[in-house]
Amino acid sequence: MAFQQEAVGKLWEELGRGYNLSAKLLALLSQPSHLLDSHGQEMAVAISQQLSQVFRASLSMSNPGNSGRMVEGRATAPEAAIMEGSISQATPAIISGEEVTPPRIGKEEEITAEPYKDGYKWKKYGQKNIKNRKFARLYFRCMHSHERGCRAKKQVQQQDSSIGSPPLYKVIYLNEHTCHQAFPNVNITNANVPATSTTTRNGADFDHARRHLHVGGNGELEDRIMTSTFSTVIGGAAPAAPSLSPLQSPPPVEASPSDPASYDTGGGQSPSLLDLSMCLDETMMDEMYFSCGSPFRPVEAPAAPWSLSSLPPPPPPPIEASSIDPAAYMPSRGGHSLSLDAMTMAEIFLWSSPLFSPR
DNA sequence: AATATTTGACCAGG
DNA sequence: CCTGGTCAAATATT
Repeated sequence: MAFQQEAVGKLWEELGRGYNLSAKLLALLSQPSHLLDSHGQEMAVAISQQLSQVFRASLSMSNPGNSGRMVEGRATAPEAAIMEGSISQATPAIISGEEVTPPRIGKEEEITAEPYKDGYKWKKYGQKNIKNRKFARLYFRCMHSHERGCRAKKQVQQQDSSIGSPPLYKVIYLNEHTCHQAFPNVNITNANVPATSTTTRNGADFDHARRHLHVGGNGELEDRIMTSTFSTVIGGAAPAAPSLSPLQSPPPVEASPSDPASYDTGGGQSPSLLDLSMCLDETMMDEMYFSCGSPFRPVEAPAAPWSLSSLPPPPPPPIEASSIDPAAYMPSRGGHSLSLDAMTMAEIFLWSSPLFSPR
């Protein structure tokens, strides 16, 4: 059914957002502790909060009973497609307001720290100082507004309250994209940010923070996290869905990665989520992105130095309806240790689980 | 030179 | 008349 495919696509988009946030958080936490100043700590908290919302929204979407909650008439930007779940906490009034009033065609609002990373290319056409606002409002239209007649627009307004760090922006999407061209957004280091217009003259510069966070610089971080995210979903959180079928029949597990050490999983004793996903070769993953509409590429996770001891003990696995036993990938407190990637993603998943009610 | 961005002017709605 | 949204010439960048 088309609607179901759309829902699955939105779920993937939400997970993609989680991927980006995970990458940032991992990069931040991978810094030597003495480099993680209060700014960095605040940012980590903000990112983790967003990540929590992402997983909450993803879990909500993965529940068939919630599928009807997808907002219709929303902007179709990849990130905008999942905004309801993400923003419901931040701006309930906005959401509730739109639900009780006749929906304006293709209008959606979002509070985000990343107003420019939504998978579409935008052209800035104006900037206006708004009364009683410290920061100017920026006006963008779809890059294809002319040659394809796409009427999609967005406005970006830095929140006055976000003068501290990290800055937050209200993004208002107007009109649907009719160009139907999402651009692969492969790089958390700003692949498609519209040049200088993204760093306002007002000094709000999340890109700066992103540069600060960027570690390695070779994309491995993103790839690893994406791989782990995919695997987490496949292994535990995601119900069977038609468009996910390519993932549900991966090559045999015994066809393990040729060199496990090359993506250091911290020991690699038990089968990790990463091991599983590594069965998907690059070609398959490429096909997946485009068939599923995901703008994100898979990557590997770096060895990270942090301790998981401060995290709360995991609740029971929320879902077991999968050909892959999620319990096998849950953090093992007593016995053998789990690979870092699998543990990290499992922890993140479990962290958000109080928001999720097992069926 | 081509393309992208900036920014003051213009316009419409309230 | 004020405000927000858009236009388009000037300027900057590649």
